[in-house]
Amino acid sequence: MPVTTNGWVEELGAERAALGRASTARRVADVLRTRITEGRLAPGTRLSEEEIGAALGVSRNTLREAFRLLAHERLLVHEFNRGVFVRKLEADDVHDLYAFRRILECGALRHAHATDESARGTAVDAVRRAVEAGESAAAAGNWVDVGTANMAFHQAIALFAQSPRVDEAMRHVLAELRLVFHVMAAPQTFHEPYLNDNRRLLTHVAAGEFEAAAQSLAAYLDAAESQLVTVFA
Amino acid sequence: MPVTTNGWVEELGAERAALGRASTARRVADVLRTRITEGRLAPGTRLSEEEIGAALGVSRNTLREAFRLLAHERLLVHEFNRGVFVRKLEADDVHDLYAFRRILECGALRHAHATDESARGTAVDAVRRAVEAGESAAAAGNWVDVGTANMAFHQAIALFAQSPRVDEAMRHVLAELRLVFHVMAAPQTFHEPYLNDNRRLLTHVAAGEFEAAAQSLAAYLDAAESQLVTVFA
DNA sequence: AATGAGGGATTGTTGAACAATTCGTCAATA
DNA sequence: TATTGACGAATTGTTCAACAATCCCTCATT
Repeated sequence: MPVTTNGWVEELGAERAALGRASTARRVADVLRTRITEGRLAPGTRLSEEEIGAALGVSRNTLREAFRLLAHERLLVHEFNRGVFVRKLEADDVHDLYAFRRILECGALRHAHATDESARGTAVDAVRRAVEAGESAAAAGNWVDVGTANMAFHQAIALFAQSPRVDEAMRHVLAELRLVFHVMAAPQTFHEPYLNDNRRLLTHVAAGEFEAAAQSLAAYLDAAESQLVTVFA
Repeated sequence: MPVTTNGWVEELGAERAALGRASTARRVADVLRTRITEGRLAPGTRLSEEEIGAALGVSRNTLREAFRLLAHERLLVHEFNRGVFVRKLEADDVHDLYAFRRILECGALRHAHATDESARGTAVDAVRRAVEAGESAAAAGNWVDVGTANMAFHQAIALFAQSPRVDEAMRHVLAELRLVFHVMAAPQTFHEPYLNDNRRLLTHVAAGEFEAAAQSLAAYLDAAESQLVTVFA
């Protein structure tokens, strides 16, 4: 065995993704994604291939590839021979998104008793960090950060499932929900009333009371959903 | 109101998908998908753009688009500057797939008490049909049909969630799992021992005992997972 | 008001071309 | 012998230009 492998080489595997070059299509998708999730691209807007391709300096083919990526994340809808549009959510979509969230998040919490101790600890830590970040942002009146902290909170809840697929599904769901937040009347303060619920859930999961946490979260999501569907009334 | 709308026009909406033309990329993806899920394309195989494009008579660009579709379904993996390969599942993948299934299927069952009666009825019917199809296929010794009936069974379980997203996630998970079935020693009879479990679950959901069904299904999935990971030992 | 025929604009798809990268081969070196 | 480095073939990444197919708006007709 050569002397070069002293054990630290294996750790490099974790950094593989860092140096992974991104395709142009992926980078294009990134800039469009942030524009969409930040609400700077109104739902229903049609995205012209020629126009955007020229603006970003990429060919139509590459741009179409980026469109496919975002369509798969349901941030764009692709209508054959008509073009791609920024996703516009209906009341049914919100209902389904919350149904999915209930299954994912409550399922993660109910699985928590079976996750190994170290992973459970990191999940609890992530939840705690999100709660504290939300509270301090609210104290500073920074409502945008309150929103992102709330997103981080629910993403942290999903960690209890200890499943990459649950993680990804959760990420996609939250990105989709952003499309609704921006069409609300007062998106700035939407998340603020849930800070108390988040804190309460934190005490539950920190104490290992996962079933109670799951039931509390289910009611929580019901309330949020019914508050959200009023946008479409 | 014009006399042309006698009510039957609304029913046409259901057939919209039938006449929906499919892009060539989607059709190419379809033919590749069946080849993969039927096990006629060994995991790890590299799919050459030029070769396959010539064989199917489509340009490289459209073929690449089809590759992206299948990569999103995790049936192919796309390595930058290296090409696309038929997905090869590891033991971790199987573990995660079953973790995801536990959350989806048990979550669907636990939601069943809240689904409206008509949807619950159709779900129970779908479960029953799958169970009976599996049993008659086993009686005829047709193991391939036993496998598809088992897939249909779990897809029917997902119906209790009454959520399109759960449906789609379930469909993707089952398609992925087919990649494992084909590398097993005896894939023909893998599903046969679960016929009794399916029948028992049917009696549970038919009687409205959803919590019992969920717990039974969890144990069921645990057993299947541990049986499946032995393939990688 | 409903129908039908242009016509412009946009998407769907192709083919070719070039740049960038991977991978195998082989010689040079210690 | 094992390692290094350079070379070259093959493949992918990306662009460009072109054409077919389709949508959608306009306008004339009835």
